[in-house]
Amino acid sequence: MSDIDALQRQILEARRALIVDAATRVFAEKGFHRATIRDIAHAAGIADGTIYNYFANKESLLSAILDRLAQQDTMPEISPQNDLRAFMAAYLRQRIALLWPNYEIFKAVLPELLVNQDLRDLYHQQILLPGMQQAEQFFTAQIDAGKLRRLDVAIVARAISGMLFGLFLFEMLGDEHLQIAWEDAPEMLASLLVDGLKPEKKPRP
Amino acid sequence: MSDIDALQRQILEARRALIVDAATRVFAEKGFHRATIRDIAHAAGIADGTIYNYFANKESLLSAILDRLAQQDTMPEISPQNDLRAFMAAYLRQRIALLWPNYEIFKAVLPELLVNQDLRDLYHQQILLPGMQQAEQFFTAQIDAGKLRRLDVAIVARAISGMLFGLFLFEMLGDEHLQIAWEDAPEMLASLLVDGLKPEKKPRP
Amino acid sequence: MSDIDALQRQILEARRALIVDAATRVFAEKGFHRATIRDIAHAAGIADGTIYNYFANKESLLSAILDRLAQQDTMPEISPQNDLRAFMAAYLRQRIALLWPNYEIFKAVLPELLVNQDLRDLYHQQILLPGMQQAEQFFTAQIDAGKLRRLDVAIVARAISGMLFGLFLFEMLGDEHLQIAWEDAPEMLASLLVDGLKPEKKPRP
Amino acid sequence: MSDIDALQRQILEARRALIVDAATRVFAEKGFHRATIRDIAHAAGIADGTIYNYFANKESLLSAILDRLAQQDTMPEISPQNDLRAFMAAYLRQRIALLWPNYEIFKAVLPELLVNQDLRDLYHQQILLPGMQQAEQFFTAQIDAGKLRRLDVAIVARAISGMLFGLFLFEMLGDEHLQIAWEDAPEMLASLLVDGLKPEKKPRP
DNA sequence: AATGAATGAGAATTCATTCAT
DNA sequence: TATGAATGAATTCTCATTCAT
Repeated sequence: MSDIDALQRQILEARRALIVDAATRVFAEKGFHRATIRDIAHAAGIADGTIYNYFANKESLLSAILDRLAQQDTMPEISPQNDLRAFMAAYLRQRIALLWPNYEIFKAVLPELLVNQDLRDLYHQQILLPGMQQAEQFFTAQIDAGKLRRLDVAIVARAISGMLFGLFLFEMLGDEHLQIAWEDAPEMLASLLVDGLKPEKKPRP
Repeated sequence: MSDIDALQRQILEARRALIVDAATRVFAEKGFHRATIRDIAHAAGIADGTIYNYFANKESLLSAILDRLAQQDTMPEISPQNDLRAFMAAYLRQRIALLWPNYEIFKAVLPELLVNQDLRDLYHQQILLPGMQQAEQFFTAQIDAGKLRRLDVAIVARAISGMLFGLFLFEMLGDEHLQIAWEDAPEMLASLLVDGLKPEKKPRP
Repeated sequence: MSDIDALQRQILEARRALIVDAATRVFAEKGFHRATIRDIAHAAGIADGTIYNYFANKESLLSAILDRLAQQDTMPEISPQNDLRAFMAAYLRQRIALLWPNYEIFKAVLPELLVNQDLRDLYHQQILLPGMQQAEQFFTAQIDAGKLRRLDVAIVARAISGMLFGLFLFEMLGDEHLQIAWEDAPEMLASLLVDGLKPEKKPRP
Repeated sequence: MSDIDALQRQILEARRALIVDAATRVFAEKGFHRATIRDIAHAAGIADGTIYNYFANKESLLSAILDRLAQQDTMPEISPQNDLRAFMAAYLRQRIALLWPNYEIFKAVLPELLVNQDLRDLYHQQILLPGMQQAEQFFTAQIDAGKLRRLDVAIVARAISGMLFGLFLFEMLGDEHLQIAWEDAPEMLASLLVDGLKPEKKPRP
């Protein structure tokens, strides 16, 4: 009996995931408001009404998308390296690797986040804050290890994360320059972040 | 006669501006779709139908908001300074000064930008690209003057602009840390951008 | 003074006529409901509000058009002729000559006539009935003169008038056949009406 | 399974017909533009929105009404008769029998036909032209059989059809005379059409 | 649990009419 | 008297949600 229940539960879980997939795609394409329940049901290959067996309403589809994002967005381990620049590049590459596959999700969720307080709190508590705290701890450890300059880690964490997010936004908005250079971005940004903009000191003759 | 006409035109122009003001506020608060024409009319203190004497439809209200943004978003002159860090701080402070007062406008427009191709093209052509080109020229000049390291200016421009935009977005999303530290941000970010994250070399004894 | 008043009145009368002209054209083209007061004002080269100095509302524009029709639609004299067929052809030609120039007016007014009781009564009293009575008298006189067969004149009058009206309607509805043959129609119809459809008797050898 | 589907389809078909019925009635009474979707929904005993599950928009309700008309408007067979007058009376009676039950439909559709090009084309192609061609063939056959005088069948067909239509229109416009005599009309009109208006030759003594 | 037709509240938009200038 | 901007009632249509099957 419990086997059947478990199987049953898995099937339901799978269908739920199917709906969230479809919702993510449709929201990303049309935006939350222009996307209709019918659109999503079509995309999921089910009937309109079925969605309401899995979700209370249209809005809770967004929450489900956010939840899924929260599950994925955990800072990965980076093996410590001696070279700060290589290390930072690896860090950025991982952040990008995290952001990129969720491109659609962000596109789907961001607009509503700006407007919907409940959703915003959810995002803030479940994703933004944990991510930032992780990053802050990470940078603090680096500073303590003498590998980073002593700076306000809260701001630094947000500045770096924000830089990626901002670039990501330009991409979303259709800026062509980034579509090309994205692959090389981590190294360049690492170089920028580690060494700064100032010209290199020339060695004395 | 022409005096009266001119006066009349000014009155109409003022009312038009009034409507754009109201639309900006309401869009920022509720988002484009949740904001109704009635909301905007109420906020502007006029009748629903009056809006359609000034704008073809709800969407063209957004375009008008974007147009206004485009008029304001011109890079100001920065008096050249010897100290690179102070210079960059001034630069950032000006970018922020440009972004901040338009906080509501961005909040109103951004969500639709992500979803509406026409609007996105408009934004891209009228605001993003000009701004970036201005910044690129600026950085190129700095490099030529030997004040900046030789880096891909397109990426650098986008990275810095994106960093501000990303921080701005965190702010919008309700991150408390930034609400406090915003005033000191330019110096800190300038320091980060100019000197980089790497620890300062200790002078040899 | 009375000269000035008279002049003034003539100017007003002329402008009134101008508006009715415009309304006729616009109603004919777009139909009563799709035509807007603004359309008519544009067509008349005046401001929207001015129309209301001459007409109580949109509907009374239709009444004015009908009134004008009533003034024109009087049965002309037909010089009696010996040949019945030629006579009937002349009669039909005159009815057609009356209908054709008012093509636009009919097109403008007919749809509303079918739906608007007040307008229908107006039309019935001022145009249809007088015209029919005139025709009935006319046919009665012809019968008394032995020129027509003894038939129910009410029906005959309506049948003939209706035939023209029906052909006219086909024309309005875009039937191509009639657009060509209209010029020759009176003779043919006269022949049909006078001699009937039955084959001619062949004279005995 | 397919039984249930078929049943379901029949129910939907019936409801669709219900809506077309209601629309016909309401359009006939108020005219296309004054009739609101709400009116029609009320008349059909359903909710406003339900109409849009069956029809794309208000206009396509008209098309559906026209379609229905097109299905009904086929010329019936008339058993050949020796007496031309009786034959024509039978023909007219059948045309009338076709027109009368669709009185409401015509009243509903005619006004828009005059104004709406798309609808007019639809009517022209699906109803007017087929009907006329059928009539033309019919008359041509009669002529070939020596039963009719040699006349332009295109015009004759339109003249007779138009006569009925014109009389029909007078009826719609509220002419009382016809409301009474309609029953006897076929014989009288047949007599008029077959023998013409000219007085009968008196047999010589 | 799945379906999809029915529902009706709500939104954008139109436009006849009014009225201050 | 002419104007044309302002008005807001009315209309079409959409779509999230419900619920009988």
